[in-house]
Amino acid sequence: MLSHSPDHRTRTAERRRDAMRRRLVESAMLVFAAKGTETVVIDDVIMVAGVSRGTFYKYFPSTLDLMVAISQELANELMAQVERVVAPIPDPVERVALGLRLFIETARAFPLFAGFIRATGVQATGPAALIYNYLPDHLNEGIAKGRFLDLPLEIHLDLITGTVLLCVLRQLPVPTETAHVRQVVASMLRALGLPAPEARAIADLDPPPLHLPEDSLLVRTQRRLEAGSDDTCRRAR
Amino acid sequence: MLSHSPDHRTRTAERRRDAMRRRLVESAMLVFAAKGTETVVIDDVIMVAGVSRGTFYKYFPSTLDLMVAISQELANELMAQVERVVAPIPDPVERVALGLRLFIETARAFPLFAGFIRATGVQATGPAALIYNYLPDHLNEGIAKGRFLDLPLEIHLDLITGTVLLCVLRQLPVPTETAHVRQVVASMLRALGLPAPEARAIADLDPPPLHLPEDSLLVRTQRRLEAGSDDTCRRAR
Amino acid sequence: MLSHSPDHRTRTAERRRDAMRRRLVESAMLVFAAKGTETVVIDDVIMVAGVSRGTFYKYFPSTLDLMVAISQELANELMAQVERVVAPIPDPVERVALGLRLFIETARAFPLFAGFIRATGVQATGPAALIYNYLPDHLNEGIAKGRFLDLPLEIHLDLITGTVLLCVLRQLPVPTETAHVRQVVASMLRALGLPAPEARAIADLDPPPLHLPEDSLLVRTQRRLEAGSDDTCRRAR
Amino acid sequence: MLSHSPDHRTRTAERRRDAMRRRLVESAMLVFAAKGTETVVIDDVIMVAGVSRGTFYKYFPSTLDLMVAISQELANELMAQVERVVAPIPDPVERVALGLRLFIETARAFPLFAGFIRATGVQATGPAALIYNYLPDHLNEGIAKGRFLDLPLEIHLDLITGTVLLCVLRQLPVPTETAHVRQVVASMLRALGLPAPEARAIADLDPPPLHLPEDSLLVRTQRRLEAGSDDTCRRAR
DNA sequence: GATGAATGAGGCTTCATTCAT
DNA sequence: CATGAATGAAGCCTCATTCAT
Repeated sequence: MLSHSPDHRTRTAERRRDAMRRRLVESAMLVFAAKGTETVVIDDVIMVAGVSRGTFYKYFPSTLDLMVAISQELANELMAQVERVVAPIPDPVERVALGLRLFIETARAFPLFAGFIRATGVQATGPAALIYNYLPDHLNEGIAKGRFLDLPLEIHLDLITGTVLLCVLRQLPVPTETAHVRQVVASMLRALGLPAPEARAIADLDPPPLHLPEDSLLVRTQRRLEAGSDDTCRRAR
Repeated sequence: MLSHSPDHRTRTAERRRDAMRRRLVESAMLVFAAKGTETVVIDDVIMVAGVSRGTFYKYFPSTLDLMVAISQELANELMAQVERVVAPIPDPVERVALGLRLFIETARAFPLFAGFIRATGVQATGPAALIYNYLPDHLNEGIAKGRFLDLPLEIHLDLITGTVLLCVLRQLPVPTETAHVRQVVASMLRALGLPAPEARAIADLDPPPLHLPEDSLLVRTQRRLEAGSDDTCRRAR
Repeated sequence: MLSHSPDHRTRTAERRRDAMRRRLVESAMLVFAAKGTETVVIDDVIMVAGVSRGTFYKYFPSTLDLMVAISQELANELMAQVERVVAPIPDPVERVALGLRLFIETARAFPLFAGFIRATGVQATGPAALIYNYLPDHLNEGIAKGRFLDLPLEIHLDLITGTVLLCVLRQLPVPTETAHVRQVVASMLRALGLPAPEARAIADLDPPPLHLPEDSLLVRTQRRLEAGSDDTCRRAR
Repeated sequence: MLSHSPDHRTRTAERRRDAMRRRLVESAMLVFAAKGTETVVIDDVIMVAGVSRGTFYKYFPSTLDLMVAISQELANELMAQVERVVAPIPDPVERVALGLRLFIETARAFPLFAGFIRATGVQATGPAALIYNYLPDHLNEGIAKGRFLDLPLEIHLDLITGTVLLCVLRQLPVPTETAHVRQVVASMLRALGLPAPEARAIADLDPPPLHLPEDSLLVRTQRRLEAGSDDTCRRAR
């Protein structure tokens, strides 16, 4: 039997497509880390990825699509992470607090992530939008249980989003202390309506250590960043 | 006496220079508000201002410089406004609350301002930086008097800056209700450590109506915006 | 075998790159000859070459680099030509005389060459510099054999370079008679120290006819000049 | 009698016009000296001259006219100088030799002059053209008297012009020895047909020291150059 | 008459995207 | 299929010249 089954062929091709897609997304992250969002993009990305221009366009119709792809990938990884931790927790307040902690912890552990947030800002497409998708249910539950003040959700959401954003930016160029993060989260909980002592107590509950899968975008990219910072930065200005 | 005194000539020339400078700043403001800071291009500004390329460079080396000029002008106008109102108030908490209200009210009354903030983001050069300059004294006084929680200032500042930022963005494309602003301010006061009822009461104190001088950048520009929105937006993407 | 070998592909690509490079060099030559070096502008070159702005920058960072490329190419062609003729000649005086004759003859036969020299002037990068590279050995030998006056080389070189330069300019807009060239060369030989009759005799030795290869820059460009002088000169001032 | 006579008024005005014209021409020379011909012109000239743009255009319709004005002024000064020296000399050969010596000596004494020649090249408008105007009569006389070879004048002229040009360029950035100049002139005389010993003897005749009037362009400019090289070069690049 | 602000054509350079090989 | 040469629109900046005051 000389030829593989068409099915197998298809599957192989698909796997290769995925690998290349990842490679491009990673490379874009690396470029982001090396330079500000402004300045060159495509040239750097394909150079870091080691592929041709044509190949790039095979995978992404435009640079914007690449940005979107990164955002989604990051959002997915983060959601998985957060859900894993908070799902079993009965108290909606703790769920909110731990979710925010995890978001900020990710930015602390992965400057790459913080940099991307900074570059993206508060866009509907960026990972910051995650907050608007993830929190409402928990907030509503907290409100229903009388733990949070019964205000329009957007009040709570804007405060949280804005605060988290600033807190993430604070992680650059060097991360803050854990104490700082706890205090910020406590502040948000007070804003949501919790009494100061309770806010403090819950904000001090540490989430389990981050555990992103080995093949997650952030982990892979961080690794490449540490490994060959030479190659990456060579052309990067 | 047939000829003008050199002094008079000089003064006339100076006045014209100033007029052109203002024209450019106004135009840039219009453009910045309509598009993102990053994407603004000299062509946009000179088209809106109706001047030549060369003229632009006589006054500003780059669009970035224009941006800085606008920021400073806006910051000055805003500070004058705020100081006028809060200076006589003895309670630091009220001073903080009213200051934030005025900031947000300005964004509500002048979509141009909100647009500019959106375009600028949380840059050290943008008017958002105002918060970092203006608040510390009042916050410290509030902390000293036991009204605010005694946390590192940056905790309070990040929360306020982030929240105000988001609240300003909410004013686009259409402003929110006053009630919304009051609630947001109340949330911030709670985060700062005030008990919910007090936070609410102080957040409900309305500031006197905005009163910007007729020749302020915001008033002039808003007027131009209403007048010839055609010209302005033609090229603006 | 359906697909070309990568080797073949590579070679094809390389050949195309070379072709484009040549096209640009030729076009620049046409433009340089038509206008002054100083005034040539990328637009002229790409218009004559019929390529895009971007393409130009792929190959040369500036028009100056093109100029250098042309100079080197011309210098190479000329050297090959001259060496072929003078190498077997035992008498250094004859070698000098014939070399100069060939240089000038080239300018006579190729107005393009004369134009380029005019445009270049006496730059270290221009083909006129050839004289400073090529002559010293022969002059020294002539001096050693007592045929030329024993003066500092630069005296001889400046005189020859200046004179040849002017003589080349004389070839524009229409070439001079051969007799003129012979007389100029004789003058130079007298300046070098030869007695008038001997100078005359040696200056009258005709070099063999020019023979540049078909694919030399001068031949190719001259051909293009004759073919489409319309296109070339359209924008040229 | 309150008003001056119209005649006096006119004369005063004329004198002022002349003064300004000179000021501009000097300034242009200074700028030439400070930078290469390329790069800015008008801005530098008016800055060095301390006048306004408008004033400049009152005096010279374009920059080209300024160049021409400088050339003519220099040519006039040089001619006056040379004529003063050679007029009384009976021997045409000596007249030629001394004239060339004076030309070159001027370039040695005034780097400004050499720089201008370099910038101008062999243009019909430049001072190098002087050679073509001044020499023919003397050469013809020399030929008639059997001192120079009876060749077409252009042969002699091209050789001399080219050689002098190169010799002038040699004076930059630092002047050569007098001996060098003598040898070059001797070479030219040999080329013209003089026997080597006689060429040498005549080339060694030193001209009287240069004596340009105090108010000549070169003297004034050189003085200003030495005086305030700071002001001149401040903006120069 | 002098001034210098305004002009705008003319050059330069970059980079996302296309497409023949 | 992958490639990378070619494209050209979109920015940027300069500077000779004009002209209202």
